[in-house]
Amino acid sequence: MANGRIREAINTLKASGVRITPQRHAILEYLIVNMSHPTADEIYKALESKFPNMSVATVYNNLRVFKRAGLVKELTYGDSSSRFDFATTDHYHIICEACGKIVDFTYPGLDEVETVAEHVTGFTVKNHRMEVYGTCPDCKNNTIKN
Amino acid sequence: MANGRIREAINTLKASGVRITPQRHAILEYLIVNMSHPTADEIYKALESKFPNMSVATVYNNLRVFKRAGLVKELTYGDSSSRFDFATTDHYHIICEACGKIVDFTYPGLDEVETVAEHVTGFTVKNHRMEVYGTCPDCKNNTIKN
DNA sequence: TATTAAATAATAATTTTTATAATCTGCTTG
DNA sequence: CAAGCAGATTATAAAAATTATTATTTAATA
Repeated sequence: MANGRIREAINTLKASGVRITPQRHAILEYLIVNMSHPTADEIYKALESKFPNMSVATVYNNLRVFKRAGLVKELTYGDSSSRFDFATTDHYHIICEACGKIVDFTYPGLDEVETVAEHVTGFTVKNHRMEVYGTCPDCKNNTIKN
Repeated sequence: MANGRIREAINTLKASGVRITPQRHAILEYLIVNMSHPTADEIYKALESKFPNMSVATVYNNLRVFKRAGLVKELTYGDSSSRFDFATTDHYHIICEACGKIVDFTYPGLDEVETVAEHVTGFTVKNHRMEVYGTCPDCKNNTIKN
């Protein structure tokens, strides 16, 4: 359940000397409970009622903190704004080019790519990112679409 | 050599009814000759001398045109601005998290990922994107770095 | 509970990208 | 090879996202 995840995440933060503020708790909770891939602004809007005077900068700052702690991944596409994904289990994303929908899927063992890349380039590899693009079932039906 | 590539790209554009303007020619040439991953602004600055009154909007517009024609791919990272890569042969990118350097490397056959994703999600897949993150040899040496 | 370093809020500023409208030009047709 | 038109470019302006700044507040520690 979500509570465990939240507690776990908070411990990770505490361990690296990050203070737990109500705002941080709320942002983490939002990410974990909703299991979505929100933009910073979506998070801000969602928490506006609980924190009437929270600042957008706070959302950005904390997402950056979470990202540095490895709790959150930033997803950037060609469009306007970044999206943020709570880094639970390893999974990849498939994105509909028509409507922008993001669906998670799992795929095992792309670690070999990292190994190969290390050998070929001399880099020390930390992680990788992979996304698949296409058209979702809904948009395939709605043929009357751009 | 680069000339062939440019001519080829221009034919692709003509075939899909896109006009060849001097600006478009120059942007294509820049992408192909430099084999880099420039931002729109870098392209703009590089061509400023040849086209003293070119507009940044032109660069953006044309990159979008090229992208739609499949000649160019947009690379977006967490940082500020998109980068654009002339789509030659299939290759992936490894990015240094310390200095931002982008190095190309080839890796065969990730088509299976697309197939799996199609089956699992019901999407129709068009293509995929994959990047590896780490530290480049230069930055590994310069330990005195953020 | 007092202290202090870190976090927040409230702007402001920057930066990237897109929209608009007037002017210009590549390309096709006659 | 000249004319005409659809599409392209310029020059702004506007929008949108993100970062910087600074005064105020607060979480965690002793």
